[in-house]
Amino acid sequence: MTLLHRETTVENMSIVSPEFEAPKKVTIEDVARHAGVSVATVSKAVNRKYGVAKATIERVNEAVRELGYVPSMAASSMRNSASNVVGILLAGFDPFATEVIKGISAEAVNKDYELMAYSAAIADDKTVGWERDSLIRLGGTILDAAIVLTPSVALPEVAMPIVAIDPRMGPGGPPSIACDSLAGARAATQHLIDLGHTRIAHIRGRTDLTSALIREQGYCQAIAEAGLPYDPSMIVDGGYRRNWGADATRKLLALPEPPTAIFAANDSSALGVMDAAAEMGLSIPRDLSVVGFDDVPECMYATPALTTVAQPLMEMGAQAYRTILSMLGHEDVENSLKVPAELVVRGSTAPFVAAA
Amino acid sequence: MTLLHRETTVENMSIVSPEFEAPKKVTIEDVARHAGVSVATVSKAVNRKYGVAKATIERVNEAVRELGYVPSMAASSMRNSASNVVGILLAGFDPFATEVIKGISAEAVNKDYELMAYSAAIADDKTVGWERDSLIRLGGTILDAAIVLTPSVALPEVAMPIVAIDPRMGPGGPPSIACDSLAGARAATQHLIDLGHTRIAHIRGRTDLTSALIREQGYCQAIAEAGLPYDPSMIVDGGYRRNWGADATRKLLALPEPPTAIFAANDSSALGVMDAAAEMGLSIPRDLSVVGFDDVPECMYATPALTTVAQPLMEMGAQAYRTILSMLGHEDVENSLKVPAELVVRGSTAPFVAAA
DNA sequence: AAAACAGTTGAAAACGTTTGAAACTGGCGC
DNA sequence: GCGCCAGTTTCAAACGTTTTCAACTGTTTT
Repeated sequence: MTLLHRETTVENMSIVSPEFEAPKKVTIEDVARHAGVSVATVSKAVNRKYGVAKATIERVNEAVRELGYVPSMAASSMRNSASNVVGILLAGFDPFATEVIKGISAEAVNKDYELMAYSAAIADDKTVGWERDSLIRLGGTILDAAIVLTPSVALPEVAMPIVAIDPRMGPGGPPSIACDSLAGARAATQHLIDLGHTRIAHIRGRTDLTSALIREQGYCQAIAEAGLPYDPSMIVDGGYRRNWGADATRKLLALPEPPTAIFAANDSSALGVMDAAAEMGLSIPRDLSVVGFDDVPECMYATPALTTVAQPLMEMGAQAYRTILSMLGHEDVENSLKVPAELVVRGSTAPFVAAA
Repeated sequence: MTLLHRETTVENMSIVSPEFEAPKKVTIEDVARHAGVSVATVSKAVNRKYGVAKATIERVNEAVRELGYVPSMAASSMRNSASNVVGILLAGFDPFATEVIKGISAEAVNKDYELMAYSAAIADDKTVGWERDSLIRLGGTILDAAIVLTPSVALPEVAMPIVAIDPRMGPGGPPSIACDSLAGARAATQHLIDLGHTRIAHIRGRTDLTSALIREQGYCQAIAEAGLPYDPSMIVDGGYRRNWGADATRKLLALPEPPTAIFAANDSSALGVMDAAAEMGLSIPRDLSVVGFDDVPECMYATPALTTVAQPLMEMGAQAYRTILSMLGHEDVENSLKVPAELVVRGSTAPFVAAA
């Protein structure tokens, strides 16, 4: 069972392969000729339509197998103007997106539509509005519908159903799924207040997303209702990004009166807070309490585990898929669906103790 | 600047939207009619072909803008049997894939081909061979070429260029890019040996991937060459997955003579080792040294930072894209390209000290 | 004035598929 | 023999493009 004596090594793999030449593409016509029937019959046979004799189907299938025929998606989707593919558009492969996708996939199994995750594969940030371009380009041709994750721009009117998850605010726009960010943010802030903290900072999210604005709003409300003073220097940008969160933290902790607790608008930036704290020799939660938002799996792996506001990400994905299906079936759908958010207390928050 | 007095709340967004109805699709014919020219002229105008008068181009562009015309990808790619899209097929959105994609995107900017990342969006593991199905389905119709990440099955012969990153071993198959796993694994194991460890365990990777087998081979070689005894119980499966890695670790540490160092076949399972160690109250690297493989960004965020073997993931992605371009240009390409792997020593490894 | 020409434009074929309607089978009852 | 039927199969049109080639301009050359 051991590999100690394995003969094959990686060394002998470096051979130059001949120039690539495409195997000739086999069309429905080839199959028809090979099976001795018309193309129409082949089409009906492979699409399991009624009105084809058992024996014929058998013969066609054999020809298909023998020739390795695969229907051209382009051709068939052109003919029916339907591709039976639902696209998932995402900006990046972050944990948030991954969780949502898991939820969508779970819901989509055994349904009539194939699923495709699509990213413009943009490395840098200079290409804004790629969702709009992609949507237009793919819409109605290779996609029958799309679920867009955290779109940064107003989505265009396209000839297919669209659902947005955590969308940019604005009038009109597609149906959307979002969690109750206001209640969640208030609960997070209140949790820190209950622990006795009075200097509580907030690290903002992506300011182009409604969710981020609402979370900031929730933070402000909780602070105000507790009668704590409002201090603009306690609010800094974090862009939902880990390293931005770390930068923001360094700025906050350099203040003359640094905060003793931080509520970050999402988990990534909260993890950035922990990075920066570790780097500065601060212990969490002894020296600094941190709360995040989203509850991505990473929260559990952090040391200490991150207190956060849990969004039901998988459920949101599933809900988005159900909504898409309704729209494809020409049913009425909720314009905006809100799912609950729930505070999950873990190890990154502790009662305030007077500093050294 | 504060949001304290923001009027808009999330509450007023829940309205039922009317049943979805598709905006009529605008075709090239609509544009032609609107601009008072023929469809042929429109096509030439939008594709910036020679032989169209300046004024006509202007008129067509105006019509295009006015009507919001977008060429149907399906139709045009059917006509020229080329879509100018290179697909990236990946199993999941793990850090490994993300890094490689970054490399591909960086290389692909300003090239003639658009990039698309596809995942079958499968949540569970029961669907093996999805790469094969996707490849066949997409090949030659909406994809001109594909880069496949860690394919688990033999890739089919399809009518387009394919490059595999970290592929399954076997004769034939597409050109592939992989790092020198043998040297990397030997270096990792040797590092632990140099630190004085004698009971060194190995957590295997996905046994369907060549890379995992070669890393195991490298481990075995280093152990043998150091004259250390070969102990089968020191090799357990980890499947390249974090929680499997944790499970494997629990098993290893429950042995009568547990290892004092672990070389995991990739970073995810190495992080799993750290999870399990933390859970059992062991301190890394004092009680247990850990080495991973890949050098995904997470390594830096772990506490302590993970010692690992760095693969040039982005460079591998870039290389894959360059290879694809060569193949599309009908040039000869290397059948198998190997890039170097390099040990990066961080905080998760320390000299062996006799246990308590 | 005819011919050649460069610059534009348009008609039509082709890409591979699906589908509604038409045409072909025997078999049956009249 | 005729009409009718259900069960099959094929014809041909359509989907939205791109591209070849012919046709049409107006201008210049012979």
